[in-house]
Amino acid sequence: MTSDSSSTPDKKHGSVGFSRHDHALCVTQALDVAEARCARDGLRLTPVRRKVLELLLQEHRALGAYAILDLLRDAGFGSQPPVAYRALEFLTEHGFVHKIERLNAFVACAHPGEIHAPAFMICRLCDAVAEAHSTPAKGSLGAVARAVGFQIEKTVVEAEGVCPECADKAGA
Amino acid sequence: MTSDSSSTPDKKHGSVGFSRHDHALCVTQALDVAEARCARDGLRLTPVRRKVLELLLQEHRALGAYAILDLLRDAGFGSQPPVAYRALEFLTEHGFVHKIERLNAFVACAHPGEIHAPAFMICRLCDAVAEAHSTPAKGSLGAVARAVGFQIEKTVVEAEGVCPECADKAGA
DNA sequence: AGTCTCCATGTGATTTTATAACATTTAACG
DNA sequence: CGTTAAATGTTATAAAATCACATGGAGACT
Repeated sequence: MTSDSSSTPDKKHGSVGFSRHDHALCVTQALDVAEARCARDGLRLTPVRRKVLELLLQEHRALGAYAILDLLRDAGFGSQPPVAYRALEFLTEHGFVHKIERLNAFVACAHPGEIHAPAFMICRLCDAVAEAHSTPAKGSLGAVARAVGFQIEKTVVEAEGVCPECADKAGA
Repeated sequence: MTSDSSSTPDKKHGSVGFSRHDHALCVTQALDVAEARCARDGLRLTPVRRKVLELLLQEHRALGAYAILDLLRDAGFGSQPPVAYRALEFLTEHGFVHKIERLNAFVACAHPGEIHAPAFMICRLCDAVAEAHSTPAKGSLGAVARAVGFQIEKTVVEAEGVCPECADKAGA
């Protein structure tokens, strides 16, 4: 009973990374990768943590901490904010989930296991979020940082705009 | 009495954009630019708005809305959140101020008048913020966006790390 | 002048997001 | 087992942001 279908009745997730794919498989695989990585690195993918990751993978869009908390409650877990925030802290700390600062929300990582500086495209119409790789140190920012002696440790790169699907709908 | 020195007793702002300069002049000039631009474009740089911009220019670091609100109250303005948020909305909307999403805070724009996609370097030790130009559409993100048909309207680029001054202090 | 309208501000209350503090349980390790 | 560390549950509170509505002030028009 790890998969609570009540939260995703029969809603189509047409745009996932702005492209269609076998989502059930995608979720399963991502969870497997996470399990394997935790086993290897001695991390504990506890039920709450796993559930939060699963929820984010299923929705495949940015969810706020309180939205996640509601889903957790539906799934029988604790319903107080720290429950969600602690799971999210673990997941983000280890790269399974990213925080979208612009939205104060969270998405499952699209490239688990790979070391990467994520960049996001956020559709302001449907809130879909696609992850790409960024190369912050290579662009003009990296050049400026080196020039003034600023040591970059982490980058936030988020582009807001309109995804192809919404552009189609709006245009036609 | 537009300049309330009580909020900046005699604290040195050694790092401004991580480099020293004549700060009083810098503040005055930036305010002049803002005045001129508002006059030209029919915008109203009202007392609250001007004060908020002045405060951000003086501090020259990221201030949260409530920190600004405290300073506004000290200066005799209204002390309820909307007062600060509305002024900030005006200032950000017209490019005089930028929001640092990572910090839920605001900084005065370092390049007022120029059309630009800002990028920020945020020191996690002293909270100093330096603004640089980013070229989001030219890097790998821009390439991906074009490839999938995502229309970028606005970008958030924020690098977190250690500024040269703090690196010196920590190292030596 | 009057007064109409629009925009900005003042203010109180509320919503949303996030953390602090502490008790309790669970898992790991000797 | 017993000890310890980590994770969870729960209450409370802090921090960030918005809503709703009343008040005031500058221009435009007559």
